[in-house]
Amino acid sequence: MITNKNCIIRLSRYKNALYRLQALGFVKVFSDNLADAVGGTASQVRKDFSIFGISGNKKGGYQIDSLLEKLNSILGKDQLQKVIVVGAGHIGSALMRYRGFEKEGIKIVAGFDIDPAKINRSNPTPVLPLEEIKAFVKTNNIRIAILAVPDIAAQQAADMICAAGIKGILNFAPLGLKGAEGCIINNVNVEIELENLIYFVNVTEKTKKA
Amino acid sequence: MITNKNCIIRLSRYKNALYRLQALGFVKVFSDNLADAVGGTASQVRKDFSIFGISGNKKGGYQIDSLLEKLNSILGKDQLQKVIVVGAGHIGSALMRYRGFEKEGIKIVAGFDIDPAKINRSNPTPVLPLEEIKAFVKTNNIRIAILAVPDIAAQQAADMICAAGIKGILNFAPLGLKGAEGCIINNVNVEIELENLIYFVNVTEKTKKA
DNA sequence: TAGATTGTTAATCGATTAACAATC
DNA sequence: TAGATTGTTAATCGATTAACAATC
Repeated sequence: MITNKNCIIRLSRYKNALYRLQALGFVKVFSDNLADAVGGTASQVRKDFSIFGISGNKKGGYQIDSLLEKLNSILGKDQLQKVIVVGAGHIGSALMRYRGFEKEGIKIVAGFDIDPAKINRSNPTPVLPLEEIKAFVKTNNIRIAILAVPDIAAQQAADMICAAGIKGILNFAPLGLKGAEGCIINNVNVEIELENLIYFVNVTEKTKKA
Repeated sequence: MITNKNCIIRLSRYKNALYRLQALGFVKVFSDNLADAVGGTASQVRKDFSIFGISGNKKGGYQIDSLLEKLNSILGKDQLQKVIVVGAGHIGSALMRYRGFEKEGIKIVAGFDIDPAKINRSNPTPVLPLEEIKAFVKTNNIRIAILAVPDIAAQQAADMICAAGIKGILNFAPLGLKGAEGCIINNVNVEIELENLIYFVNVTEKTKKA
């Protein structure tokens, strides 16, 4: 199935919006409700659903609970996702301590660092030496890693992670990484996002003055 | 000028790649060098440049230093960008302690929190009470804020930040925020990025089996 | 039934890529 | 000069939006 990244991101947003609607007591939604909730169009909501064979009821909209089941299944949220963090610096530690992932079925099971001072096996989320990563990934069947090391170490760390058998990396280091064969890399670049925001703020100010 | 977000993100990547090339001793680049460095096409590099009136030398490529000057000017990097962080929890604190922004001309000048226990005026980056934000933004002429508060508080905090005169918000809270008039919001949603990665890893595994 | 909403097809829109004349 | 590279236009590609028949 050919799907683009934006489409899958919209599915995540639909899911999150549906949980909020459900919490408010709603049982069904129409495509235009959902479009409003995520800032899209009704056409696009129905189109996205039709790509994945999700159907509602003509005139009746969509049942929220069954819709959530289908979205969760598509997004792989019907099973707990175990994730490791590589790099136990400020960002890595913050992610390990962040409790919000658990309600999303994502559990950070361990951190890894090259610095012996950062190792801590008795933490709620243990921090282990980098050289144990391959064994850990294998025995615990981990597929996803979050990479949060300094930029200078990022490509090397990524190579090591790929070699350890990880299938997907969420990269926080501020440079685009090349993924090894069979490993997908998703770059989250805070500096570039900030630059982007600054650019559009500047443009808006300039056009306002003009 | 009509520009899309991806195009501006590419400009940031070109800039970063050019610094790396410069550090390696290069003085000029061709469009296909730069394309390789960022994982794009030579056509797109030249197209992006032509949108902003950046021209090189037929047969001679582009001078790296003058190219960097132009890109930096477009991206607003010819002046220091002062940024505040709202929410001094794990993520907010990690961002305040992160030193990588400075070499990019981005300086986090203060944090703000509603929790009195988090206040610390003598920090290298002081953490101030939320109620001081409006005065601080005004006297220091701040335009950009990073929002790193729990989801439940995010929309309210965003409204307050907008009211304080901030023009752009980089939002780390895991839900899409509605920006007030005259305030741009750029959402960075780590959970959704993780979900996205998981989806594509799953799809790849399934198609490999099939 | 009349009105409203889905599901899908066709039209539109915009971004990326290819092609190539200009030219160094 | 011959070869290589830019700058820009045209072609392609893909995603979004609009339209509307089906139907509850």
